[in-house]
Amino acid sequence: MPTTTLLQDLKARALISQTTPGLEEHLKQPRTLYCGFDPTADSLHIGSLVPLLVLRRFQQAGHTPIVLVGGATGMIGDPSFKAQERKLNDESTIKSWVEKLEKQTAPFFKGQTPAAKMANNYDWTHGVSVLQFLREVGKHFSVNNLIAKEAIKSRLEREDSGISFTEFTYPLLQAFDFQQLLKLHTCTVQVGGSDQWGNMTAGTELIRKTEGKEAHVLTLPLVTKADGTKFGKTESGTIWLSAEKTSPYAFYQFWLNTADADVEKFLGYFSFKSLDEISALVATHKQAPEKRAAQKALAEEITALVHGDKALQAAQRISEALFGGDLSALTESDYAQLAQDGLPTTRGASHPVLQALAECGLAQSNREARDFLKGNAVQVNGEVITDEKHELTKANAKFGKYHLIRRGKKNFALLVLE
RNA sequence: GGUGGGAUACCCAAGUGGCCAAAGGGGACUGACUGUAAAUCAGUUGGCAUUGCCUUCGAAGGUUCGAAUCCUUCUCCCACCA
Repeated sequence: MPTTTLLQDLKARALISQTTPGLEEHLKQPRTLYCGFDPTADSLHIGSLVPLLVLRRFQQAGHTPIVLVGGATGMIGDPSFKAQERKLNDESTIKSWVEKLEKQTAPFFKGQTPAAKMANNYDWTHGVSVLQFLREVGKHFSVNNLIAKEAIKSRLEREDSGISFTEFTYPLLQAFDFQQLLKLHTCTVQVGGSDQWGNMTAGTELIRKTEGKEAHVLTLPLVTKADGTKFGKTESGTIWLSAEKTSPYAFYQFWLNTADADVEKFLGYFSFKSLDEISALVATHKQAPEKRAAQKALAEEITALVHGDKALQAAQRISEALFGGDLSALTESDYAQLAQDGLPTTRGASHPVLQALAECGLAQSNREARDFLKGNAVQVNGEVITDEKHELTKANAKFGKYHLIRRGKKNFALLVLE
């Protein structure tokens, strides 16, 4: 780090929500830090990208990151700011999710120094007996204190829900993790979302009481959008990091569609470009917002980071073809490439549009397909189609086999006739 | 274990015998306008079929010409008491 410190940089990127006092001083030496990710699905989504990238920023600044996967905490469920108690997932499911998350997070830190470590809190919790846990960990927590925590307050005050003892225990488990990581890896810093503050400081307190050592936490802001809608969701659902769940093309499109009002903030959060580069980019963008230079740069960098250069190029090729202008300019090999690049593709026989829409997943039912047709929402190979009986045949296909179907402004599917 | 409250479509929430495929709001989708924006306006939002039909109001039975609505049993959730 040249003139600015890591913390100053993070601050300028608005990546700091809260820290424990003295963190800056503490980070003058290389430290080990961790962030936990609970297996609540078979993939992380882009909400987890912020902490993941912050770990990497620390790594670049010479600190050692530990990626903790919550094989144990995932079995309990974090109650923090949740309106309702959650259903428990079964053990084998959680186990398989843990493995997937480990595989998914590893590449973010590969080939860099200092080398990152992986951990699973199941390793040090599954052998601990209840009695042992209650005596060694539980004893250090005051219930009076716990129920005062903001994160669980809502659950205690609500009329229509409560909180089980299981979830109530969650902060203790997370505190235990921090303490164990300190013992095992001399980990002294924890990073997490701002909703984790209570859980994280539970750890620093436990460490102070049991080890007599200093430990620090840093919380990151919740990613919000200017229009107030939830970050990370689109019409087609959550944006996942897994290419199987969200195609690189959809992923690229997600970032490309970032609102003007958000793009500067998101560049700060997600991009590894320097702050100077970012402000230059934003200046260019403001000159000609319709070109969306900032969104393009953001989409490009993040897609490459998560899915790799090849996937990025494929996503760009599709985007260029679909939104670049004249669809009729596409060559036969362009169509073949679209299918290969990951545009949702269906193979089948000739159909009337109505069925084709349903088959390609552009409509959920014939009923809906009919509505779309009636509303001028459907285009096939660039032509608006309103007749539900319109046949998609080899004769009217592009190059004898391709039908590019579009529903609404940006939903595309390719039908390949066989 | 006891007492009381609750379960309605994606979510919140009305409806307490027919006029209910089910109000209202949110969300979402589509169209117009645009920059693959934002804001705004309009429309759609159980399924199948060109009139009409079929399945849905936690589950299963029952009463009735007719039930989301009444009865019985069951499941789950919540609060309070023990």
